[in-house]
Amino acid sequence: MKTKQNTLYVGSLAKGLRLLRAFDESHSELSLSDLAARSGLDKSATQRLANTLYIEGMLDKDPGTRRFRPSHAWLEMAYAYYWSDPLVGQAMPKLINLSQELGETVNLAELSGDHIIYVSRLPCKRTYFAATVIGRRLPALSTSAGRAMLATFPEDERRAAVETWPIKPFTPSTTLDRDAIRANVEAAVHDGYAISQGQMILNELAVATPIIGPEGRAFAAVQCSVSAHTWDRERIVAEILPKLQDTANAISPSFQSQRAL
Amino acid sequence: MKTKQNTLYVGSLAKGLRLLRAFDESHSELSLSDLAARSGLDKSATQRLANTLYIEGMLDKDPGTRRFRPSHAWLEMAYAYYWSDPLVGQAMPKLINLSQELGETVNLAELSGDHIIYVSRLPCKRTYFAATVIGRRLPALSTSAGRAMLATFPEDERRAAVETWPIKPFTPSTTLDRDAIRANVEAAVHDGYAISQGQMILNELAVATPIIGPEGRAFAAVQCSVSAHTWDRERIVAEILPKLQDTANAISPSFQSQRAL
DNA sequence: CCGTTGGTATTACATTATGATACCTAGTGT
DNA sequence: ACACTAGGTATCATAATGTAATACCAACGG
Repeated sequence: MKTKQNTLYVGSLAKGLRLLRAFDESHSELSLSDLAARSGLDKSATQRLANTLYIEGMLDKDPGTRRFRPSHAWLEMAYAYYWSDPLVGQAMPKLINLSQELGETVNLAELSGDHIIYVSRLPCKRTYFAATVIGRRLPALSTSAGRAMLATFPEDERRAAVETWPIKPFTPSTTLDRDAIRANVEAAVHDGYAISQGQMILNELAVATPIIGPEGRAFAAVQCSVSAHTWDRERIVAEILPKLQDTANAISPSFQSQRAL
Repeated sequence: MKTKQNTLYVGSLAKGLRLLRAFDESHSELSLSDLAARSGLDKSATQRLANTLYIEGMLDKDPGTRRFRPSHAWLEMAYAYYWSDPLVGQAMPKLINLSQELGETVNLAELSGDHIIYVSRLPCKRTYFAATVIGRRLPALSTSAGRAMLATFPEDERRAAVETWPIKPFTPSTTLDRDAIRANVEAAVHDGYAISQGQMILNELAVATPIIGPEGRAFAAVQCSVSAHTWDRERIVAEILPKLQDTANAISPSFQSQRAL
């Protein structure tokens, strides 16, 4: 198998990464054969590579079950990431303030291709686990944060994105109709913020305001999610939105005249 | 160079990991030559491996400066890690409650060899950046969390650890005297919690209570850090400690009769 | 007890990674 | 403008390295 006929491409390394990527939210503990199956590598290769990752401390191995698991090194990588991302350092103190003022869950999301990724999360209320954990990647079109960002793009790009970016149903009420998404995005163009409902989980309301980077394009967003049982759109706009916008606006200036991420 | 004369060890993969590890809090953006220097690999190897990591999306490359940076994939790895760690899922909702009740920063730390690593952080007050970011690894002896955990170990292990585990000065007031550390640990044995002051940053007070695993050994701790300007030990014990202990005790049961991490 | 499944170890082979070298581009100082 | 340097990119002959087949071993289940 040749992923690339390129002398600047080290296949063994790439294969090792395949193994790392075999772990996800529904595959958190894998045996050697699981790894082989999920990575598409043969038994021998899997054995050698997994063993290497183990020796190097990238995988933990349960001595009883002999199954592999992500090691603490995976968290250290997140730590290193944070220092390299100029946004987080700027934003963190302001996000903390915001979450304390609102008493509701506040998130920081970045655009990552046609997805968003949660970079920082400050949960205030009990929610489902996935909503409390950083690093979650979601289709941009299905999130208020993604739509708020998209709304800062020129019209043709917006159109193209709404047509082509991926969507995936998470709840029965996830919007799969691209026209509806377009409407939501265009509303965000007008309003400067996006609200979405029940996209990732039922009875969840989310508001997001964009963080504007160079050339007026958003590359991140501040987002707040609340329960639809205790909140409605009107109250969100009245009580949450102003502070959310202040926060996003306070973060943006540092990135106005800087190079893209 | 042979790191191991072992056919189950894939050198190229290990070298690739060296490159990843070249990034840390003070080296967040590295050029090709930086990478070569920090990883100890020659120019060619660095070139090939870095290029592979770039193609595979593990590194971002600034088109202007040609410097490499950790990509969003590093955060996704943290996400995968979280699903594999049985502790976090159990603890998260309880930690959120705790942080809301206290209105102060709450952390969850795990033991990682002779260090602790922050697995979850819920900042409530403005602090320095490093205190808000998960994945930070610190010498166990220099943290209240580490000492609280150590205090659950049998006496001979405690002694050995206090003698041999690494210490490093972070502030002028970081305790470097192992006798003083032993005293603190032994106090924690008696009290069931540990308090430390100014270890990582000046004017910081930290309390920690252990999360007990199988065989009565702690493998994690709940920790709370507050400013010494507004708090003293007495008030901490009176107002913070009870709730902290409740939280740790509420988390522990699920791990009493389970295999070690 | 035997068959199956999954993990571990060994080996002969050639594919693959290697590292020296040469090339190219951008920045610096005179 | 020039030469000079530093840093990034590309090429290639060589053998070292990773490969995949196979055999071995332990645990589990009927």
